[in-house]
Amino acid sequence: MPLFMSKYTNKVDQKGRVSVPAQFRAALPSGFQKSIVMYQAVNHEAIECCDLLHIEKVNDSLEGFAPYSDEHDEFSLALMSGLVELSFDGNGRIILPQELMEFAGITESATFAGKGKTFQIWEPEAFKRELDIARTKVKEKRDLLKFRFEKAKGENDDRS
Amino acid sequence: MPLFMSKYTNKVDQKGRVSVPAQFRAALPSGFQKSIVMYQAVNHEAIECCDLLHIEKVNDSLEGFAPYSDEHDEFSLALMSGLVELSFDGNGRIILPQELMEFAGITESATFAGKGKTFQIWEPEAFKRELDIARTKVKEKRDLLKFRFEKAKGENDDRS
DNA sequence: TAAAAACCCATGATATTCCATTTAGAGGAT
DNA sequence: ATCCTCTAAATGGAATATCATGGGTTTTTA
Repeated sequence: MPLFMSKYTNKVDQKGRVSVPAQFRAALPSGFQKSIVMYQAVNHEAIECCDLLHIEKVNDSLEGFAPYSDEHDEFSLALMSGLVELSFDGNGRIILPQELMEFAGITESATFAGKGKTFQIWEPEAFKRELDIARTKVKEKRDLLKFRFEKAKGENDDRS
Repeated sequence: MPLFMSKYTNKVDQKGRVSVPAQFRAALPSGFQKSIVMYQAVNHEAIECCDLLHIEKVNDSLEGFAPYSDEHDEFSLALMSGLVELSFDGNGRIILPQELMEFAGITESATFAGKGKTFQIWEPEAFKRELDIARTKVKEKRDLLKFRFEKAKGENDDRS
């Protein structure tokens, strides 16, 4: 299972083009390497990105609601209508939509930050600030992760 | 399960290349011997290293949080964006990222120190100092260690 | 028919690969 | 034990490939 990790800061040119880090493109599932999907992050002023396969899985999970229920309606509309699919040019670049650039405050450069199954695009200075905050919170809540990690380890024992 | 143990000091050349000790490469889990993952150690000015399988387990444990929760957001960003995956060249070397070299104060040589399931990379002199401190602390706390060891033995005996 | 998007190629910087040499360690023979 | 040999590991440098970036040209489409 390939994961998005590390962070990279690339330039945004006058046409709004940015290179998506080659490592991130390589981490896209096979058959889904032509494009990525992005939307406004829920908790921050950043762009959240993932692959199309991931979106299909999210959509599948909506099937848990009854087809014409209010929940199905609300979730599917809220989640799916905000998505933008962007395909790469021959050099692995995308053109950031104006609306999302403004939402994230991105102007001439952008930081790509790996989050595992997804990644985010940030205005570089805003990302530094957020990373500090996130690290502090993680130190405070470290025990919470330890518990989950031990649990996950047990569940995965049959893998090796 | 193979463990990382012992310590080795290797040279860092002008390109930032270092040989990862052959014993450490051999200790990587099968199917995960192409690369290692590293990040800033939490408690010291050193580089912490592990294999990709270990990271996948950590990421799996993050999936236990609700996808759009604050916890999932903070943990995945703080943990995953700080990782760097480095693959070996044909001779078992990696290129240390500038940022991590500076963080650990590494210039022309690096000490690889086994820690069991992970290992660390240190500036050699800094490692000697830390090792002295760690040994002193172990002397002070050796009763504690013995207690835990006896306890662990007892628990294992019950199972088998 | 402009503006935007897709496509194409050039370039410098960086990373990867390859090959040659040196060093170190294990084992064997004297 | 001392020396020798063989093999594997570590090191150094150069050739090669990849990536990010900039610019231009063609094709959509509104």
